[in-house]
Amino acid sequence: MDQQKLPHDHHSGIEQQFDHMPVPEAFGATAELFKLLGDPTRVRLFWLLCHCEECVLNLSVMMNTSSPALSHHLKLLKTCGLITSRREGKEVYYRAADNIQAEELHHVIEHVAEIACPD
Amino acid sequence: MDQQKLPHDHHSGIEQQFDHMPVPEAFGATAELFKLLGDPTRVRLFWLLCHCEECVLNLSVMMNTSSPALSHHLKLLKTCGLITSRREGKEVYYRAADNIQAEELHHVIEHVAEIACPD
DNA sequence: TAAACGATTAAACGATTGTTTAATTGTAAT
DNA sequence: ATTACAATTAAACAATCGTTTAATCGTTTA
Repeated sequence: MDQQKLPHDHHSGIEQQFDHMPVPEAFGATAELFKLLGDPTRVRLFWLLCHCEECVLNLSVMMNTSSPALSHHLKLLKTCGLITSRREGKEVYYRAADNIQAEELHHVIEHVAEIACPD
Repeated sequence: MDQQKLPHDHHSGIEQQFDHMPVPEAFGATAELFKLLGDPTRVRLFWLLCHCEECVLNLSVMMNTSSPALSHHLKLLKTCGLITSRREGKEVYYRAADNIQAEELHHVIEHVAEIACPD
C-alpha cells in the first residue's frame, strides 16, 4: 500500500493508516502454514501428533492412509517445522514440534473444531 | 480409530487413548478454515478486513488485485463466516466478522507472521 | 429510461495438489 | 551376504484452485 490515492474517500482515515501496510511477502510464511493445515488428512495427522509420538506404520493405520501418502504429508509438516522425527532402529517416530507455532495452531484446532482433546 | 490392533506395540498406551479418536469428518470444517487462509492473497485480505471496513474498489487497490478476483475471495471468506458485508448505495462494504473464530485466526496471523498490527 | 458506476458471476486457462503404484533406501536379523 | 521389514522417493494421474477476460446484475443519477 504505497502512497497512492484510493478511488473512494470514505473518510475512514484508512489511507494514512495503511501507508505502512505490510507487503504481500510478509504474509507468505503464514499462508504457507495455514495451507499446510488446510488439508483434512494433514490437520488430523498434526492433531494426532500433538497427542502422541508414533512410528509411520502405526500412524498410517490410525489415519487409515497408505504409508507413502502419509510419508508425503509428514515431510511437508516437518519441512515447515511443525513436527519432528527421530529414528530408532528400523522405525522413525514422529511428534509435534516443541515451539510456539505448533502450540498455537494446536490450540486453534481444538478451539475451532471443538474437539475434546485427551488428557 | 476403531478397536483394531496396531502393527507395532510401543507400549505407549496409545491404543486405549485413541479408541475414541475423532472421526475424520470432525476435522473437515477446521481444514476448510485453514485452507481459506492458506492463500497469500486471502490471508492478507482477511488481515486487512480485521483492521478496516472498506468497499470492494478500495480494497482491490489496497490489495493490488482485480475486483473480480477480489470478489471471488471475498465470497469464499464470507461463506465460511469469517467476514461480513453491508451494501450502502452502489457500494458494498466488507469487514471481519465479530466472532471467536475470526478473532482467534487474526491473533494467530499476528503472532505467527510477527506483523505489527495498527492501533 | 438511459447512462454511469460498483460489484458479482461465468467460462476458460494454467498451475498446483493429493493420491496411487512401483521402485528404492536404510536398518536389523538370519 | 541375503532376507525381511520400515520408510521414503519417483512418476503419473485426476482433481482442485486462483486468475483472467468478458458479460451480467444492482443501484444511483441525469
